Amino acid sequence: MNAAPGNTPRPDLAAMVVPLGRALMAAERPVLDAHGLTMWAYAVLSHLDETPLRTQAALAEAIHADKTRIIAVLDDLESRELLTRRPDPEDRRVRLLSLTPEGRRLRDTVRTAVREGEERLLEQVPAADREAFLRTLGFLYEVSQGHPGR
Amino acid sequence: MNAAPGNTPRPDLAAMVVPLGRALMAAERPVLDAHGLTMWAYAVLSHLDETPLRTQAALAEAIHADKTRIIAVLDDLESRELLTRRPDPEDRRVRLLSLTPEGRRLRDTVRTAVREGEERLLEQVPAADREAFLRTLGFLYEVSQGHPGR
DNA sequence: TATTGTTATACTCTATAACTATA
DNA sequence: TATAGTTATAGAGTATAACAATA
Repeated sequence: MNAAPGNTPRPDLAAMVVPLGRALMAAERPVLDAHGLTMWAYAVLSHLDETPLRTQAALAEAIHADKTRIIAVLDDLESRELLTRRPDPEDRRVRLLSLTPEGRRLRDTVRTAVREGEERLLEQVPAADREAFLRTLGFLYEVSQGHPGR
Repeated sequence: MNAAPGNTPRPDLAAMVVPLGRALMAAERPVLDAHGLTMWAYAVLSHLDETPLRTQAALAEAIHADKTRIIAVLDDLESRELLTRRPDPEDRRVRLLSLTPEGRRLRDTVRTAVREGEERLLEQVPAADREAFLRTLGFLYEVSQGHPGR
């Protein structure tokens, strides 16, 4: 149970991170379901608000999804008037995406609820550890996704 | 970028943890492939070594898998003589599982390689943060899996 | 010819239900 | 009848390839 290299001081990283991720997603699900959103729909709403994107492919890449996979998501969100999708006049192959006011409102509602659940979990962690954890998690996330801010 | 509640101090936890988990699994894959192991096969080898289990159902639960899903895995590992699976004489419905010496050896080899990869990643994190991160990750993992040691 | 968005298809992973053999 | 293990089936999620529109 020590930290000597080559020993067994802990379960494999992936063996903890992957199940934790599954559990976090499962905890979010009721919130998302209550608003008729899939995880990917929520990811789209979240990301669109922060960084307006010009193409669907860029959006897909930003949320680490396949470009073919978000199409049904966009269809749904558009039909519910949570976002608009119009051809770019300057290049009519491109679809300009933007959140509607209702889309932004929904996003805020859901995000707040999601964050509340996460805070309840993190509350159980000592404050000092919490900060280091979030900082390191953010760092490892960036590095693992191709460290854009290397 | 502060910690005021309700603000946007960070991406959602799940939005970082899930992709990080995917990346960690992807990083492990070459190691596992090199030894002809799936992720579940590795999980089985890892867990069997630590805690000898009397039933397949208990093993499945321990690694958070479906009991029907590990059967093909056990078939494969047994045919490769990495583990043995014999009926319990006292209750012939039950299969007693145990790692063979080769199974244990393979598990050690793979685990060492996996850990090396993880260490290379963790090396980039300041030592103080690293410890807090691993401690907190372990804690959150336990809690999220039904906090057996609550 | 190359690119954006779209559709269709196939493949993997996972969950559910039905079956057998023991008890 | 209940339980351990097994098999078969169906469903969700994902990736690949082919297609239409525009450049």
